[in-house]
Amino acid sequence: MTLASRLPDRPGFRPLYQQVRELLLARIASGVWRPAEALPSEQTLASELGVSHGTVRKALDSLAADNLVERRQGKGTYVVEHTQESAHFRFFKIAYPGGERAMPSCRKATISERLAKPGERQRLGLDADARVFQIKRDRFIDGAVAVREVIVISADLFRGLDKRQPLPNTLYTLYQAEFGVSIVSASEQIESVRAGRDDAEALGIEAGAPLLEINRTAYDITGRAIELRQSRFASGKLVYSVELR
Amino acid sequence: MTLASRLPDRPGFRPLYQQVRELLLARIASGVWRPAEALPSEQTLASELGVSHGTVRKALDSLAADNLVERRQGKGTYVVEHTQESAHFRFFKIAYPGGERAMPSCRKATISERLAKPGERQRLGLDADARVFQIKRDRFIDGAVAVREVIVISADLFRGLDKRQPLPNTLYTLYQAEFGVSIVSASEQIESVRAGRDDAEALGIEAGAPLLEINRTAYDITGRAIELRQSRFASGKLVYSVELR
DNA sequence: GAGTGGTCTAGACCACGCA
DNA sequence: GCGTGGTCTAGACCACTCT
Repeated sequence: MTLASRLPDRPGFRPLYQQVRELLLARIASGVWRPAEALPSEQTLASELGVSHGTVRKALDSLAADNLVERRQGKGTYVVEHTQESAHFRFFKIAYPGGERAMPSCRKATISERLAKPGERQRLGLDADARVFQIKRDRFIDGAVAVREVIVISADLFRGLDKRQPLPNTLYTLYQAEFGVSIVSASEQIESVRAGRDDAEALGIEAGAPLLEINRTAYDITGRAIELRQSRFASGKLVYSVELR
Repeated sequence: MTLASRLPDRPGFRPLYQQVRELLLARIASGVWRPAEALPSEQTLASELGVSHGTVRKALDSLAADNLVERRQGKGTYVVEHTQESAHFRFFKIAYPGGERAMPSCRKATISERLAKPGERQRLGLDADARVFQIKRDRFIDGAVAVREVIVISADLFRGLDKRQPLPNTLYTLYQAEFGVSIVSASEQIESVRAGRDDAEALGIEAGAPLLEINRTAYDITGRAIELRQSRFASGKLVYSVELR
């Protein structure tokens, strides 16, 4: 088997269940099991890897805690799949002041391809002459533009995406289904800015009004930065809502 | 023992380890073990409760995952204590644009007592004639006012707090040490507002400039709302920074 | 009924902190 | 060296899902 001896040989000792976790994670990341597919049963994995039921279980529990697999009693353990709802619930923190999550629709998006700017190259870990797709779109709530987004992704990683109009409401389902890229975490920085002429006109507010601006970096299963996204919206009807634990 | 039979008797079956968890949680909440104190060892708890080592362990792991206890290998399991650093790291999401967490100091605070407003009563679950303390304070970074806070708490729950000047930088250590109230989670809603005359003057910016306004509700170990806190700061030097998983 | 994940047990041994 | 939490095992039985 590919696991280190179960006899702890310090230094460099790592628990067996962590080794199992990483082995399974690598298989998921490399596409051995695709999103929505079932992994082998705990018993099968245990005997294949030569470890006990409990050890495999602990590894799978840890992957489930990180939202990488999903367990269904009586059925099996599945690689997580991004649905419209799950991606929205996990990463979209814009809500009505009462607390209810907003659910915007999306009509038109414009995609352009260009050289990556230095800051984008740095944040996305791209080469000097790398190209990116830039997606601009307005998202609607109750028939009016509510959120304006600018999204930047590697053109190399998402080759052909610019020919796939119309785009789905939640891009992460597309990234996963068509390009094998699963977004599993993100970092957001929020600031307060004045609306420019363009934003003000699109959002139906006066120029100079305060806007919330969210700058997100989204990461895949391996921790690689995949997407930069800037979202802007007017406070009042909507707020950014988050739980701290 | 106080636990339900370990023989599952559906309906109403609840796993043993959850029952153990709730029993331990109730003891912590009622002060049987105080913050920073050690719980009995896993082995002791197991024999006292008449369950196995593994079951107690699963209950303690779950409490540790919720930041209610802290495990230290070789030493024991401790009720979490809010230190300046831990409370700050968990609940203070204001950072420099680079990502480094800001660490403001606090000079003067003013405390007043008054009747709770209807919205406050509702959010804090208070009676009709309940009174609250309102704390206003400015927090400093690099010698200048950076964040303005208005905090509202039940005067009944924190009786005598108004006579305890000066207040510590992180109030949650005071709530816990002097009033037995442990803040374990919070909900924040962020919006973008224009600076009023007063805020503009205090923050050294022009009136009407965009500010980030954070409205927090903080909860204790039993899920009861304890504190309302509004924080305002100017974007530019500082951002609100959060990780999504 | 067969197969899956979920719970629970009992016991062995390891890593860590401290006296 | 002792007591603590951390890992790992083997096996039993329960709960859920599908056929």
